[in-house]
Amino acid sequence: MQAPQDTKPRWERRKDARPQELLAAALDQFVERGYAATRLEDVAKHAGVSKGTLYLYFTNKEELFKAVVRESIVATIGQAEQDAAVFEGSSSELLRALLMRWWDQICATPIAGVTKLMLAEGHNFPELVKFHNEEVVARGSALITGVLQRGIASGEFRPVDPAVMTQVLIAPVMMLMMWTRSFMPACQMPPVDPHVFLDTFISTTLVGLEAPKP
Amino acid sequence: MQAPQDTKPRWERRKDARPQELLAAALDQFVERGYAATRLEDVAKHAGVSKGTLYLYFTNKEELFKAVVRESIVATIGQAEQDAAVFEGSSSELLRALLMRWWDQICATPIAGVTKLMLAEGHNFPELVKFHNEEVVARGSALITGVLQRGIASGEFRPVDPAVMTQVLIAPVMMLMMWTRSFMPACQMPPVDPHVFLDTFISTTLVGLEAPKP
Amino acid sequence: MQAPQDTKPRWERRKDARPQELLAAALDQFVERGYAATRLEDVAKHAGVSKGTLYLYFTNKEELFKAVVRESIVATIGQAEQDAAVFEGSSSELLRALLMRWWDQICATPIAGVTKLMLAEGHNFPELVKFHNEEVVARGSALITGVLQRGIASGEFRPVDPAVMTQVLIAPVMMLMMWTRSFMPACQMPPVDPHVFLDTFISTTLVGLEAPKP
Amino acid sequence: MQAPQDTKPRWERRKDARPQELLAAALDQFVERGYAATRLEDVAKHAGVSKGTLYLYFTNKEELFKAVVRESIVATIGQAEQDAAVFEGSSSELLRALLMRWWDQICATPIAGVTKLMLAEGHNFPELVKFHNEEVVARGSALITGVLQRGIASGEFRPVDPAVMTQVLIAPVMMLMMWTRSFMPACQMPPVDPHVFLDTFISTTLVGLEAPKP
DNA sequence: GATGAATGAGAATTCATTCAT
DNA sequence: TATGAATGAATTCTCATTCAT
Repeated sequence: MQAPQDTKPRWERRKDARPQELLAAALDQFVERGYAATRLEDVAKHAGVSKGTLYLYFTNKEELFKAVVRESIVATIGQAEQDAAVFEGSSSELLRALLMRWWDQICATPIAGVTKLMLAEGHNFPELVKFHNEEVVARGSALITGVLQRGIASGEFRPVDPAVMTQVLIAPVMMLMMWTRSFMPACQMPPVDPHVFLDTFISTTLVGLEAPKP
Repeated sequence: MQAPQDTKPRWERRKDARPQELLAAALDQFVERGYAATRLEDVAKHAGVSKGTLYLYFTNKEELFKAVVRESIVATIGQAEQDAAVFEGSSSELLRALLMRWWDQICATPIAGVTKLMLAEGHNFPELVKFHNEEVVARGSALITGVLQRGIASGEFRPVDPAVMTQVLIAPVMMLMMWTRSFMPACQMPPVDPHVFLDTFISTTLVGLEAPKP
Repeated sequence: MQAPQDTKPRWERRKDARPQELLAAALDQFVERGYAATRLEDVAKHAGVSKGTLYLYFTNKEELFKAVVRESIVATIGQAEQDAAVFEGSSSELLRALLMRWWDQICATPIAGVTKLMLAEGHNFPELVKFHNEEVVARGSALITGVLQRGIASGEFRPVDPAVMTQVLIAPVMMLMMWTRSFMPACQMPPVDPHVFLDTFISTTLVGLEAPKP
Repeated sequence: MQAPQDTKPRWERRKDARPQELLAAALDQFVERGYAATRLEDVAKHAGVSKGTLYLYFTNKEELFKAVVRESIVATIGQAEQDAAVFEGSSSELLRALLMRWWDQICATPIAGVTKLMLAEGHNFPELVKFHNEEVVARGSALITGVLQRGIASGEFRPVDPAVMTQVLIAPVMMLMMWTRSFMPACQMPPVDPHVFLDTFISTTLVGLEAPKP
């Protein structure tokens, strides 16, 4: 109806987009079934190509998996860092904004599935876990730790250990991602709305973090 | 013809004869490698028996997996309920005690791996997820929800939504289990001591839960 | 409809346009790796063309192989016959000249590899073996048998069976080709210089052939 | 009819013999089709077992191939050395006996096929070529060289270079093996009887070797 | 009960061949 | 003519499952 390039034959039209299509299909399958249980034939089918085509772009299953993880990670990281750099409100507000935005931007994004993959399959791909830790966990943690330090320095927060508190703040968000990817599709667990969960968690924690009024 | 226990479901029928070693070895392998990547030959080797022997006790790989999960779950859940029933201190103290004991009794044990299995493999075993939710998540949640309700009723806690707050309280402990099982062996992440993490998390949250002094 | 040369067999019809580079590259690969292990992509790469181009000149892998063999064979055999026809010296000298020239003209050339191919792969290509026997083995043998018959008739040689003695004379030269193509690249075997080998072999055999002095 | 152990089930009866049966079937197929063109399923079928059984005994195709070569070589070598050690006749007679016996014992034996394999596939298995050279070619050559040296020392033979003459003596026998394995099944080439060929070759060469009567 | 040799369905991978450009 | 992306049949290899002892 609309664009003339849609009349190009499938073969040509997709040439450039192929790798991305393959990676997207592969990510879906890996997240849904796990690494070992994912059949390359299914990945190919979901990408609308034949088995052999996968091997034109990726050496083998393991390399495809690594590419999926790396690609998803690289494509996402960086955004949050930019957001944090320009923020001007109080530390509490920044913390809330960061966690909320993290959720919104990551759950709408394949990287949420990558987190599940890393937790579920990490044992068999230590290099990937290392990469994921450095590129995602460490950078995300640094962001939050920085806000905590700023809030403590300004007297807005109690003098907690920023490193530990960073973990405490990250854990529920990650868990929410896992729940969303794992239990909810199967069993409606947890049955709460993600935003309600996050709001309750953040509000409670921020109260707990608040420096006592003298 | 013979014994009335023959009418029990298969996985339970053989319970008496079923060596715990098989289940322990299977749990180890499933947690370490994931369901699909676990080879029954390895399970047998780790249990010190032959491959064929596994089939004397379990119909097939899937039933073995289910037995592992069920067995671990059933063995754990009753204890916490008893503990909670007889506790007499404040709701805050009970909450702290419950979460700490949960950690100590589950993470000191290979059973914690079941949580990882459920999150990682749940998609392929919906019945197990359902079972796990009913026998573990629901009962554990009810315990915590009860304490919250008691604290709110007594004016010790703010009037939060007990169901949501229950999730908020559970998530960090589960995440800690995942981290311990997944990232730490590979990459020393998170580098904090579990008890410090839990103490920080619980203390902060309890302050946040505390009803404001009038 | 068009040209009478369309009635020629396919492998010959395209002879004019068929780049010798394709055949040369294919010969190299077939000799080095064997028929089955040779990948058409490698042949194409060595010839500096794309995979598809091969199919413009050869129906399929098997036809390419046959063309390689036929082309090499046809290019070689006529020369020796001409040489022999005009020779004027003694039978001994002719024999030595023929064998030496065979060696020099064939072993200095990749065409020698065809012999290896025939011995190694002949089982799977009986028509080719037949062709090779008729066009190379039979004609070459006839040449040598003729010289033997002439020498026996003139009293220069003992009255041996010319057919058998022909085989005896051919075998070491073929073996030398095989050694050169197979063992020497891998393992320096045999460590003797080809010309020394041939000279020793021919000299010894000619003494053995010599009619006893009365 | 005869032995009671024939009533044992196939499964048990063959347990010990399995590896040898597999190696024999594999040798047949490798010699007939070449390494790359041999399908393991065919090897299995010829051995009367299933595909999977091969992998109980050999890690993969390459290891099976290597085992075939090594086994055949080891099983054969040594016999000729014993024969030579006890021989007492003239050097000419010993030489004739060695070559004839070599032919008779090797052509009745799978090692003849191994020679073809080494010549045809050696390029892709350099370690095997090295092994074959050391265990078969070198030891066989040493045997013949020794006889030549003895004959030269005793004045029975002309003072030829023993190393080169050894190659000259070996080549026709190897070629005969190749012919027998490659061309004869397909095309009756060479059409001479092996013993006539050998006799003609040996007789002629021995005359050529003979020291001239003074 | 226990064993482990054997099986064969299933998954990964390769590569000759096609075909739209 | 020439290209090279795409295909899918064929092959290697794995591993859950069986079964004779």
